[in-house]
Amino acid sequence: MQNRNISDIIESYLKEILADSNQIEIKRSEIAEQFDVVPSQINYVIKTRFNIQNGYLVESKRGGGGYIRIAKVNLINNVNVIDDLIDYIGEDINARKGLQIIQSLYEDKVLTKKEANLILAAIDSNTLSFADKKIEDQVRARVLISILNRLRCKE
Amino acid sequence: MQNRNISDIIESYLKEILADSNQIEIKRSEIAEQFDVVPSQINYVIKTRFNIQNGYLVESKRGGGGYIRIAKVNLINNVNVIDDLIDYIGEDINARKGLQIIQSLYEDKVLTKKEANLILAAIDSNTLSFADKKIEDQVRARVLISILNRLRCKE
DNA sequence: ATAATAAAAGTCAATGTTAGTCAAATAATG
DNA sequence: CATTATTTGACTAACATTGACTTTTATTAT
Repeated sequence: MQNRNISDIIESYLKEILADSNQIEIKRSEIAEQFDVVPSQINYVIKTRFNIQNGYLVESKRGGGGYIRIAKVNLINNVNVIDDLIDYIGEDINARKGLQIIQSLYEDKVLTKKEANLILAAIDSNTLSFADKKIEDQVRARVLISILNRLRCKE
Repeated sequence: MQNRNISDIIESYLKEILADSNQIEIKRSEIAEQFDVVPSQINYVIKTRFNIQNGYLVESKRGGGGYIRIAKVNLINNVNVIDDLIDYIGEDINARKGLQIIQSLYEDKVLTKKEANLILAAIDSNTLSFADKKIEDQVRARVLISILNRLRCKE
């Protein structure tokens, strides 16, 4: 455990709390002050160590009474499938291939029929039509990847 | 959940009352005094938390015996509300308002938690970020409208 | 009835309080 | 040395609070 920089220390501090209560709410400025770092370093720690790949969901609110909430979520068993699909999608994907992905997730019972239909409504080519088809495919890729990442956590 | 701001507290106070009787009538000045805020803060709370996208209708009357009436509308047995929501969305909608819509659909059991989360992933501002924020809000509007229209048809 | 006054609620802009972004500087690693 | 990770801070965006001013409605006085 040598060689620990301040980001690592903040990370383990937060994870220690999360071990008890699987959700915490922090004030960015308080944590920053506690560890004597600039507030934006907290964002760095969260971005690099508390993302969905690691099984954490993060929400926040600005303004008076603002907070950052970090929740530990359980990941589904076959995370690899999700990773593979995200790799397959890459930077852009057309409507036909997008449909195939959702269809196969439905067949594998990862999605219900209604869930699949809602997603299809979102990534449909009428919905996402742009002047530039390249852009359309890029947006579809981002939407699909975001949805797939959400599918990592079981309810 | 600690250290919330006063607007959140007023919000939950009103929602608590609304849980019993699905309509309430308040005197702005009374509520303001009760929570020791300026009266216009009540307008702020209503504007940000009790809009149609949250599933609430608000009426009011000024002058002596004036009041603000807040009514909860149930989205599940009110197809017209879908139309209202689509009108409300219009050409573009920002992420916060989009989230409110999905949240109220979840609260009214039109969507399951998983369905709501998948949609939120799709319309999240990170997912739909463009160079031009105007475009982002337009795409979000198209996606949401497409999903709402899909919700019209019973499974 | 009409006008004046009082009693509500509405609007809006200024200010305050948070968190987010981004890129430059620095440190660590291979 | 090159690359990646961390640290820092200036700037931005979002949300909340406040108060002066406006509008609407009801009541009272003439």
